[in-house]
Amino acid sequence: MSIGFMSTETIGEKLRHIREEKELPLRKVAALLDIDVAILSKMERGERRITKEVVLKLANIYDYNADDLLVSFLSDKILYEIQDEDLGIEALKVAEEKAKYIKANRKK
Amino acid sequence: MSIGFMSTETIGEKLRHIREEKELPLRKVAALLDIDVAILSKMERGERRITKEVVLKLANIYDYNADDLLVSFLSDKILYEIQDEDLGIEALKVAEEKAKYIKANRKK
DNA sequence: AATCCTATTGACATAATGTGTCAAAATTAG
DNA sequence: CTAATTTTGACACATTATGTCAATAGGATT
Repeated sequence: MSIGFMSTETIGEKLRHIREEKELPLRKVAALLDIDVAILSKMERGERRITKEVVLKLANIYDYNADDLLVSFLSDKILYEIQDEDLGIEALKVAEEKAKYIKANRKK
Repeated sequence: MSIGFMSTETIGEKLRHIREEKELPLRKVAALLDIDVAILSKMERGERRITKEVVLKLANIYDYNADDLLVSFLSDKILYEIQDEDLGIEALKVAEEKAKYIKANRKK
């Protein structure tokens, strides 16, 4: 078992926490990303979609594990698709089986 | 283990197979759904998005297990989000953990 | 081939959604 | 209070989704 808590925070919340940890203002990070401060603010609060590119750039800016952020980013997108669905967990299991099957047979 | 094959068919392919099994023409099913034949054709071939509502209506029309179709529908949407992603399966596992956590704590 | 039924394709207009930009308002820090 | 930071909302624009329709293609039958 991991020593950390189960993370239920969204990718946006996670990015905000990391940024606050580094004590970087939105203003500076937005400038580094070359996007408007308003957009970054909304991304952190889940009001605007975050792109994979932004996630990777932020991993660099924050010197944070990119894979960790990407998994958080992707799982967010996945959860969005099954929100409020009773069959969500069942669908996730099926999706995982399919994904494994596809991965195993993708190699030529 | 199940006696069936691992199903890698999409919800569209599945719906088409069911329809062919019932020997119903697109024309008739589209009429029952009150949508254009062209759209249903495209839905079965993955060229147009299928909605949850259509899936449920088709479960009725075909007298087919609705949950089974819904799981297929949802897992398709999930897989679409992680297509080509190396971290896809990892993200699915994290999403499942989160979904379970949310479900367990959702009850008031 | 000609006819009929079915299915596919593409073009089009329109609707819905996403995106960047900006400025004003609100919040927080010094 | 003042200044910096963040949030909010409005707007124009781009991108994407959707429904409608007609032309095309495919298959079977005669």
